[in-house]
Amino acid sequence: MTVRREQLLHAAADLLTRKPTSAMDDVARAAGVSRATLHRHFSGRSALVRSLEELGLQQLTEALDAARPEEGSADEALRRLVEETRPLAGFLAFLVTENQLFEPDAMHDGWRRLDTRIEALFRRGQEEGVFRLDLTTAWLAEALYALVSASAWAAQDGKVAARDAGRMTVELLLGGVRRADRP
Amino acid sequence: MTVRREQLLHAAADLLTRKPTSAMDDVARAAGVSRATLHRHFSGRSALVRSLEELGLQQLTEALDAARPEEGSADEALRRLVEETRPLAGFLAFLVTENQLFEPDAMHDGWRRLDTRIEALFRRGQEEGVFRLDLTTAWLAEALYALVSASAWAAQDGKVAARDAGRMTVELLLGGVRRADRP
DNA sequence: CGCGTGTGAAACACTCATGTCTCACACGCG
DNA sequence: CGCGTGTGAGACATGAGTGTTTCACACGCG
Repeated sequence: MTVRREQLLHAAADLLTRKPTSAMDDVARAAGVSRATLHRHFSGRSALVRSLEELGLQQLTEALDAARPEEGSADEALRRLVEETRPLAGFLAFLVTENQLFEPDAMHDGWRRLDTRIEALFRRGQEEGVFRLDLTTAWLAEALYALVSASAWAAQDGKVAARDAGRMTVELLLGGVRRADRP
Repeated sequence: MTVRREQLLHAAADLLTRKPTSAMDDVARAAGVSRATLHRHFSGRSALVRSLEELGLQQLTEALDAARPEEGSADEALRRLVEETRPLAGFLAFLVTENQLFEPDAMHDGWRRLDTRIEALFRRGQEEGVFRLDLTTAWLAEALYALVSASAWAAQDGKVAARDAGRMTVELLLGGVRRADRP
């Protein structure tokens, strides 16, 4: 019974999303394999995490593709982006935290590419006069990551209903907390 | 030369804010004491982290007091809150991450009290018709933590100028990314 | 059937952070 | 001066997580 590498990756992502401090032993058990088999596919924890980063980047890139950030109004494009990113929110939170804890300098090129595309969406919104000009696109991209991650944690803690998390995220991001209809 | 406990705490906070994975050895060296001395004041790493949590909660509570959340418009109160919280942003990010990684269930009462007061500010804004009603106060509090933390990281990574971080945070939180002057 | 591949279980050594202890030294103070 | 307190340096034991290896077994396939 050949265990596929991708199966292991997804199981690891699931577990580490819920419990980021899990040991390799726990990861193996969660994937339904022995530690030896896990180690045959990933030479160590760092290798596993790096592969998870690849997986996350790939999934995020697909989500970004699916959101078609160049189409329609920037408003709607951002809505679609959050919507597509939502299923990955917990996993994204894990990756962001992991990235924050280690390698403060070396950043994977994939993140840079992703940032570039996301910032392009915000810049388009600014150039089309839909988005504010006094917030840098770099900050907006960071804020997007932060809010999506926070929504995943809030949902996991029961502070926000899971089905509201996406709306809460995108509404805050788009319109802020101030009522638009009152000056 | 009696080393004061508070000195150690502040040194530990400084270091762990920059490098959350630092070992007790590093903390001791950063504080200018030996590991033995550090251990005489804090019986272990968990004790140190718990004390740091206390310190952080105390500082945040002071920041909240200084912001006078009941005074003036909710807008301005939120501005003051972010302003007062800004110096603690990095430390707050550390505490939030630490809390997220461990003890998924047991939450310190201090956080609950803090949450309550912050949510009260948002609720006041809602009742006064200044803030939107379709975002729960629990979510807004989470978003506040997330954005303040994100601003600290972004500043540390050089993605946002340090002197802009506060404004970026509060502007996004208050007004979102959409231009208010265009429908 | 016999073979090779992939796996599980277990044992093992290694690393690292941690917790603990000892001892010598410096300093303040009576 | 002599004493006590607090400290630094270092040695040591411990435990957890990890990396590695061995061996037996189950399965698919020729």
